[in-house]
Amino acid sequence: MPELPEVETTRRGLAPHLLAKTVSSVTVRNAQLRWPVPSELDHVLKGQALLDIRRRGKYLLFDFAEGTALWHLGMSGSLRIASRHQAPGKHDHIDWQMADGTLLRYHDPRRFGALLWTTEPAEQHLLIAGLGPEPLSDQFTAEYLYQRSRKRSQAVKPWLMDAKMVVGVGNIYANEALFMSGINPSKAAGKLTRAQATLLAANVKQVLHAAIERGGTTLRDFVGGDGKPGYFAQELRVYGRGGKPCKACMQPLTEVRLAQRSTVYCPGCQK
DNA sequence: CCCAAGACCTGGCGGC
DNA sequence: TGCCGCCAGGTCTTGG
Repeated sequence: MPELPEVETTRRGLAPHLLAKTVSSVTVRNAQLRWPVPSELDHVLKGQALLDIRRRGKYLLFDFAEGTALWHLGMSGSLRIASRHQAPGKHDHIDWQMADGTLLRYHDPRRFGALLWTTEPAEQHLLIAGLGPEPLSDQFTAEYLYQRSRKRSQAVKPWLMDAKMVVGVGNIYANEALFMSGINPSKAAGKLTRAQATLLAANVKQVLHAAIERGGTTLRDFVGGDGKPGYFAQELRVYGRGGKPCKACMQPLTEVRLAQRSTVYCPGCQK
């Protein structure tokens, strides 16, 4: 479900409801996510105040005095503030009950998400330490993208989606950024010209920024932490539009599979 | 080291 | 209406 804009939208939606509040109980109805949810979580979090909610790539980091809960939403996960009186649904696997009555509820039909606990600094956790730079930070520059792409024979689209290169760019925004840059998704990353690398870095930033401003992309049932859908779907130029006319040249968009992911591009506009 | 494919899991959709 | 195959916002793991 979520790429960086949807995770960031979730973070911003949840923060005002949860910051500085104390956890009174954690209920895990189904611990079988990508990795088992630690059984000690209720014991560990009970009575602790939530100090901050940060994001690193597509991970949400819930900081407490004694450690950090790492939460990844996988493909179909969502976090929202729910009513205490609302009975949990079939795929509502986890609740955090806060002492003031606020309820945080995790919903994830496919269970590719993860909730883990670490007492080391989150940046040092195995899943976080090897991540590439944040795309919206000053670390992610045209020069960085260009240098990293040298000698890479991999198609630029799956390369762009590799979190070791840059975090947060998933299938939707990879398709969009490549269209905006006029780059064919199958082109070898190492064959990017300097000018193309410059365009691509700028467009990755632009599309992610614009999507965050719209509250993310709602395709099926994504809602941010405040329960509102995202409005970026209406601005997608290629994702989900295979066979439909290119918005720039009216030629039909081509759909192919690259690294087992649906890839849509305009053969006229993207070289 | 690099890259492609497989794996995890449920539900919705189109086609017959 | 029912069944079947395919597809879906991610990413760790395996194998060539």
